[in-house]
Amino acid sequence: MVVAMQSRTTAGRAGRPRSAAADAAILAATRAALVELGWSRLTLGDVATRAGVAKTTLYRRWAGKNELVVDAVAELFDELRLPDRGTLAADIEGVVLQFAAILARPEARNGLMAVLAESTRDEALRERIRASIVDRQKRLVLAGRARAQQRGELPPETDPAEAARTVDLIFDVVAGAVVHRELISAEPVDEEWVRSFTRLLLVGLSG
Amino acid sequence: MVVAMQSRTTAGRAGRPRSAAADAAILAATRAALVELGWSRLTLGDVATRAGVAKTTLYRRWAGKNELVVDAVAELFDELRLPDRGTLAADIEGVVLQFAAILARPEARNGLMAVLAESTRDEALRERIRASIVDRQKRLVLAGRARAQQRGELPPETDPAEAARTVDLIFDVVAGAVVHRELISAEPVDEEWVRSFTRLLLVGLSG
Amino acid sequence: MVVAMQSRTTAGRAGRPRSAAADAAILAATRAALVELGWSRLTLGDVATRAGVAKTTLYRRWAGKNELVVDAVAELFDELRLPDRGTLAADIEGVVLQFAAILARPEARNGLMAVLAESTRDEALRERIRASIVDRQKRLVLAGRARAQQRGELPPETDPAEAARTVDLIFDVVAGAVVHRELISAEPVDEEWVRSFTRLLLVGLSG
Amino acid sequence: MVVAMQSRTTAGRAGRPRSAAADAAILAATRAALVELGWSRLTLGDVATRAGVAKTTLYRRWAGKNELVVDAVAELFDELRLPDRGTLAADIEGVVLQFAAILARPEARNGLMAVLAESTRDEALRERIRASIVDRQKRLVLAGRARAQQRGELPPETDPAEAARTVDLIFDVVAGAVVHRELISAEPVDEEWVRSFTRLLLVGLSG
DNA sequence: GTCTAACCGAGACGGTACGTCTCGTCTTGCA
DNA sequence: TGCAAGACGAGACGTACCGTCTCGGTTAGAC
Repeated sequence: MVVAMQSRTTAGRAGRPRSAAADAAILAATRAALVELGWSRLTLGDVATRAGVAKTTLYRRWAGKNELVVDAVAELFDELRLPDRGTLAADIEGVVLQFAAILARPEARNGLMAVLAESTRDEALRERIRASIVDRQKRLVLAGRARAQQRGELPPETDPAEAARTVDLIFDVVAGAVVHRELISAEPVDEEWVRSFTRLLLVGLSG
Repeated sequence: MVVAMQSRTTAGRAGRPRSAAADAAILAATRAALVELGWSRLTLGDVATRAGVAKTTLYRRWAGKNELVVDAVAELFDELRLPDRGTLAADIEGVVLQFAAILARPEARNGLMAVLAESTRDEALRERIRASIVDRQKRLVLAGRARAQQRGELPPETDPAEAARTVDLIFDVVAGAVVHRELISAEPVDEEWVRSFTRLLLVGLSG
Repeated sequence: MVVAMQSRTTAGRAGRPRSAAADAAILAATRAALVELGWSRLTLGDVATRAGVAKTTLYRRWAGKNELVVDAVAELFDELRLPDRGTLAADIEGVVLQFAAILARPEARNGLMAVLAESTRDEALRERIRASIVDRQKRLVLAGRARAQQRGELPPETDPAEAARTVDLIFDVVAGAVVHRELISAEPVDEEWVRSFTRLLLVGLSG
Repeated sequence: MVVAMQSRTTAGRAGRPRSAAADAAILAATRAALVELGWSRLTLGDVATRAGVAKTTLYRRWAGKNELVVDAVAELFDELRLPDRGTLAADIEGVVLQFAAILARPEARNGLMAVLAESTRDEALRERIRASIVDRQKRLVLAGRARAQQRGELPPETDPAEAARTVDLIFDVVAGAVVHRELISAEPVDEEWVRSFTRLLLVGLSG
């Protein structure tokens, strides 16, 4: 994703013909640096160089390393889709496998875990992460439940507050278990494990 | 505690022996610095100063910041005990609440998350974390199951391989969910949540 | 003065130019530190602090302590002037006394002797010293001879190679004797000694 | 050789006596390290290792690097002998060439220049150098004059004070010129140069 | 033939300075 | 006027030696 030096020809004037391209180049360079170096070795000067951009330009747009990495990682998780595989269990298995696949990419695991770690001391950063990454994916839980209700696999909810609590619980259990399995236990999130986990989850929820 | 760099057991004869007090002072200083500064602002020079120790002494015993923080944090999790509250559900609730209480301490959350983030690029570090922190706590799952079997709440396992897989699954689900709830969702792990979660887990396992 | 690391003449276009004031401040701070601390206790960090400059700025311009001290000391010897006292003997006495006066300054003696000592193992450093300090002062011998020839005190040279060898011999004898007297024997280079030495030199050369 | 720290005469009664072999090994190791590393890179720990001795042993006998190097170098100059070549001029040429030969050895030039440089800030060190190295060689000037007087080349001195001043002057001129030629100008002290220099000296002294 | 004091090696200790690296800011000159 | 280039003050990095201080283990002379 090399950008740098061509937009000059088309744009006649001074101003900011590069500005739009620079954003994409910087985020791509950030992900590339995460892959090669990890978070702690990643430097903003290096990202600027990779992006063909001056450090000044980078600091004009992001307050620091954390904010930059959050934006660079957030784009990755928007790829998640809820497949229609016919049953709730199959839908869950599909989305869990997708999630695991993204977490298997070094730019995702390095970047995500690092900013989560930083966020334990930085409330604003935690909010940014929740807004940009975490809460945005609760759409998948909601969509899955709606589809299961249409299929008649789940009854319509009666108590909205209880339903919201259940969404949160599911989200913590699913995301937490996959992250723990993959990043901490460092065991594969393969089809067998996903089947066991999904059975536990669905049986547990039916109780 | 996990021994710092190499054992040098009692056999290391010649020369002045390493100060045992220094180890404890350094680990305590590390935890204090984690509370005040977090992981990324923590510097080894500062830790050494707090511990009343020379920087060289610190580097003689730990290879770097990550290894030091792992040892400093590992001690915290050894406080976990499996209470005997009469039923399996109550036992689980008790240990989950203890786990959440440790994770609520800044030195634990900052330190643990940071080294987990670093470990995504450092296989040796991940092994160190597993050996010092994670796997060491599987003892709680094993003890809980044994006690429940004594009480007759759970049947004795028949297939050992299947039993081991179940232990791992439980561990990923429990630790993952609590960590996600507390550190990522930033919602309280209170008695109500713990009750909901424990019900989900036990019902799920009974399926 | 000798340019620090590389010319970077005016052609070095892009980027913020190096501060000219910093160079002067650093060299002055170096001399001050030589006076207070001597060469072996002088640290580049301390020089940077005295100069109100970051250590990096200093390392950007000089490769190390030796090169810095050479430049700092070289400026001192450019103060030497050949006075016109009417006779060759008086001219020599005048310039020897000036030379001795400079060597009496701690920043000159400390700095000069130390870099000379270092230069015994570092050919590049020796060349730098010769170019910056030693050979540059041979101008005094040449000027003195020319003036004496104008006055008729010395005949015009006939063999240029022989004349060059004589310049070198004079230079080694004068500079060597003064340095040895002042820095090694630690005896004063006063008017009486200078008169004795000049007589020896001039009589010796007439032979 | 000069005794290391203080005499500890023979009166030091009880306890194990110091190893005499260690002294010799340390001084030899010091010279070897001077050859390989020069003064500034020479470390006492390395000298101790080379000598097969503990650092403690070394510090028990010398106060520091400077004192150690002075002793190590002093031994080298005691090799100087005044040859009897028949005439004063030939005697001087012989001893100057010997002196130049010693100064050509790296351990001598490195060590000597470095401690001289250090001595510009350390009066005690300068005295130690004068006592151990410099003044000890004035014996050569005295012996040369005595022999020349015996031969009738020089008249017996009449004024003892004047004679002493002349010895000092000669010593400064000879040692200074040779050191400057060899170590600063970095030109060879060969027979031709020595002849020119000796003529200058003897003619100058006859005036 | 023990004592016993001073020696010895090894190596850890609290320090200091090293030279490098990255930070985030601040000039410059070019277009 | 916006941007690349890059110098700037600041400060942590991990390493190398410093000179001191335990350690356990030899010596050799005095008793």
